[in-house]
Amino acid sequence: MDMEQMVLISELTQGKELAKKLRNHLNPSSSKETRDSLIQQILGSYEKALSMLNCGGGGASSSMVDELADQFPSTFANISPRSDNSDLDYKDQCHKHVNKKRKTMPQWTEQMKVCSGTGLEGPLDDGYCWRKYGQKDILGANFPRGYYRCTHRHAQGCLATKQVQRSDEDPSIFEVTYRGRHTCSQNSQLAAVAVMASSSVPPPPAAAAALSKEKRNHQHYLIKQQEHEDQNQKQSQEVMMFNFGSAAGLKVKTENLDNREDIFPSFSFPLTSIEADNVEENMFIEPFIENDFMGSFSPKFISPATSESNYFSVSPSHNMYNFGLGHSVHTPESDLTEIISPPNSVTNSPIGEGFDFSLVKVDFDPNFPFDNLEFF
DNA sequence: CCGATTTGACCAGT
DNA sequence: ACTGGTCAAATCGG
Repeated sequence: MDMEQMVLISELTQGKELAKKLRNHLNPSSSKETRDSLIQQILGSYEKALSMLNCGGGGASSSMVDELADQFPSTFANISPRSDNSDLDYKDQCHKHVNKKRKTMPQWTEQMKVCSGTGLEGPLDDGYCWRKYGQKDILGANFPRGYYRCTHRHAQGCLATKQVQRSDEDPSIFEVTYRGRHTCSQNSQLAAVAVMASSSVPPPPAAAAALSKEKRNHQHYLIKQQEHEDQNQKQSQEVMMFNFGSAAGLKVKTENLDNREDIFPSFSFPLTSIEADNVEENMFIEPFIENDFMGSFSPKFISPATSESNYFSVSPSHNMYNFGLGHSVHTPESDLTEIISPPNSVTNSPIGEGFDFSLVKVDFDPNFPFDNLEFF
């Protein structure tokens, strides 16, 4: 099998699996948003496959091959042209490749204002699991810069990274620069929320509250990805303000939006209620978002009034994997940088396994136990 | 024991 | 040579 076929098959199979998921969401209890999201993913996969067939006599572009090789290095190890170069050791190859990718990766910056002492200094996270891989003193900056990559980098080849830089002027502000898109199946966490929303049994309040925050930030993250997809916003600089009450704000500006090649995941969660212009009264918007998403949940589960101090300090993994257990975890942090990206341990939770599979990975593993994935 | 973090070393770009 | 970004061994911690 050559590279082109591999790329094509991965896209087509992903489309197929997404269609399966969609089929499981055809029942009335599934939210329209979930179905729309799946449809969008399916269309994205097939569009990508079709565009490959149309480009240059049907060959996969090198960038696409590179992208997949990045996502599934083990799969491509034997066929990548890079593996022929015996002069370069593994590290060299990685570095060269990383640098090449770096230029084409999407990038945007968010400024997160975190006020301590209000009980809201928890992680203003984006719903993804990050792992710190470095810290560096930056010239002219009073605070070191933290480097984070997606926890699923190795497991699923997700290339998303972020950098967290504490502001000199206002130490309560953290500038978070995201690079690359998430290709990992953490996306399916949102589907899990949707499934939960469609359930007849509401989650315990703590879990609902935790999910509320999680989903909101994840949704915000996806807004930024959606912006990248929108070529009309090329070269634009915009600012969004999220005010979590009066305690914390999240300012977002996008940069470097001219990456045509950046194919954001076809996945895109419906952003029905959020508009960049009217999120200032987030205290009031949040329940609307929540209702949009959580469907039949009572507002008491999601009202900011019910927020405990741990509302903002629950790590995503705990949110997502433990909601069924009816408890949340408070993780007091002293280092604000850590608060932005708390340690995550996406381990062997039974629910986690259900969520944690990669569609394409499954494609290359015929023995994957699909029967256990009735979640979808 | 295993996964996450820390931190000095290494590398590429300028 | 300097700087920012990443690697990877050592360490931490649940």
